[in-house]
Amino acid sequence: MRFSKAYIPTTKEAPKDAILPSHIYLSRAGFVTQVASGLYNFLPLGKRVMRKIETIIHEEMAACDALEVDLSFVTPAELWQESGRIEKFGKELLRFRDRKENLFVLGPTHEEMMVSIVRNRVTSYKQLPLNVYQVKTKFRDEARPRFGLMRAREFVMKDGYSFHSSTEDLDREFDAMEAAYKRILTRLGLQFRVVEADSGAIGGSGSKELMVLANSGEDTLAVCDSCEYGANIEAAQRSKRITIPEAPKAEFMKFKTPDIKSIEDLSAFFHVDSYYTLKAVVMRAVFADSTQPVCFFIRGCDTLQEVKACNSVGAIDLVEMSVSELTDLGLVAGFMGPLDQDKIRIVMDNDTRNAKAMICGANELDYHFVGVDLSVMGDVSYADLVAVSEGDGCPRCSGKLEYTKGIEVGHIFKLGTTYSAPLKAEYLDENGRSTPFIMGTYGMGVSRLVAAVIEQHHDEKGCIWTHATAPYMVNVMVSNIKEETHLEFATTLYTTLNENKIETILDDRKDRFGFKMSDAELIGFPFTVIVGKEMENDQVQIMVRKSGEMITVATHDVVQKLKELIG
RNA sequence: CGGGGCGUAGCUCAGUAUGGUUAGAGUACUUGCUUUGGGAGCAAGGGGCCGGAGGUUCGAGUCCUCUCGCCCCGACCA
Repeated sequence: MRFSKAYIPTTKEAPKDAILPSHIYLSRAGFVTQVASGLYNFLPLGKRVMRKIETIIHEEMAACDALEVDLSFVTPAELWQESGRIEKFGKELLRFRDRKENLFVLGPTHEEMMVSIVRNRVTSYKQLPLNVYQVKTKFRDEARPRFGLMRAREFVMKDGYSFHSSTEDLDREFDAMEAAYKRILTRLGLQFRVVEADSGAIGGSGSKELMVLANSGEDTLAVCDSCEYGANIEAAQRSKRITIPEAPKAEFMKFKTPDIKSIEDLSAFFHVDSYYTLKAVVMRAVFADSTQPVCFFIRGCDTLQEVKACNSVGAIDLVEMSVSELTDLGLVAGFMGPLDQDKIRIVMDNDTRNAKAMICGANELDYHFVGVDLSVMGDVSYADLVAVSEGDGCPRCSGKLEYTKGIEVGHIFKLGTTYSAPLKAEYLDENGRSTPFIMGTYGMGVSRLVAAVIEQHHDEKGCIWTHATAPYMVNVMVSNIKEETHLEFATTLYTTLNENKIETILDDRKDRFGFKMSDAELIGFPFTVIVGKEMENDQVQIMVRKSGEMITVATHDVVQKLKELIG
């Protein structure tokens, strides 16, 4: 491609609402344009990058014998009613009626459709396993689209679904998909981490997220500094504490603690480490058709992890409650404790089980209990409720956990029979029994990956594409096209490189050197060959985008040198 | 869905408190000349329903009401 014939509208200024590097540079360099909130057009360069990512995905899926399909984007709402997800998805699901007044939805993910295409067609265990996938536009009417391609409403996702006759076979496929996803991200040139994730409302026995590491990531990850362990903060575990502060000595008694409501005040008042205090967090748990206030108790030094708390009571959601609501329930904010407590459902953190020498609220204004032995708690429910902190011990080794930010680009799930059972997608097993498929699902955000590459690979001048994602590997730039010998050499070089299967673009625009250099840097081609002044010495320069290095090379060596650099 | 902000040239934004020539700048675009290794210079041009509708007024980009859109914080997010 020649620049003079291409459509690459670069700009000096970013759209006013672009915050993230990927949004700024993908817009400025002419890869995408915004159409409306959360909707983007892919221009020629953006489309090329996306196709490269898709191609790698297809290759790796083929290596796993996964089968590509293409399901209709508009899907009948009945399937969603059958699975019960039409309510669960809520307003994110864009729905509309056709001319005959039939209800349809735009697919936000395709479990239902995919189940429906194998249902009643795959009828025997002999036809299993099966792994089918597609790369497809999805639509989710996000409450708040943001960050450019990172959280768009319309986006491209690879979604795959596998069907098995045993959990062992699902486990095998799950591991194979994890390995394939790792290969894809490695080939794309991304630094990433596979982390344990919250299985949440969807259930199943396991779920892992593939996270591209970048400061702008929306997810907080806890990763071990010495082993492979990593987990989303929503699911992260920690080892038992090794160093435990010295326990205060006190007999059990009620103590007057005037206006001491916070953990900090309480800890200071008694000169006791907050480890020995009990923090109460009251939230209203929201269920499908009811709500219930719940009090979560954790150690004062810990922080409640809301997703874990939500899962512990099987709720859809937790919402905060006001002090007046607590008062109406007969609770004393600031002085709540688990002892003699029958006004509210309680859940206690695992780490408080049988805890001794604790200080907790006495459920009476201005009074706390000290010297509490929590082993007196009867059949109260315990769960992991706590967010791991930086410095906590790794649950797998002796290392320490630290926080990092990640962009979720893949999520793989062991679904089991979550969809096949309600949708009655069944096969006959060896004993002739009708059994629902055991399923896995494997998603990867393709358009989000375009942004993720830039989040991880950019500088103040613009994009720095990795070799696998670059729209063109080499940019041959003629610094002054009026120099006929320069233009002639550059054109020949451009042709030769393309003949050598090196994707090359020729910058033959009638613009000045500085302008074209800035464009090359903004767009982020891995290599730019500058055909200009050095031609006097039969030389050209190769600018390496990533390092900024300028390599001077003889004109007859340039093809060979580029091949070496590309590797 | 709660709270806040913004809609004026392709893009980034002045102008709106206090209504009053023909609505501006930078950038981008067109033409010509010069320039040609870091987003060039000079000259001449084209480009606007001031988001939309209604109202107040002799007169509205500016004031009032209603709408639509976009963004930010939060809630939400396979």
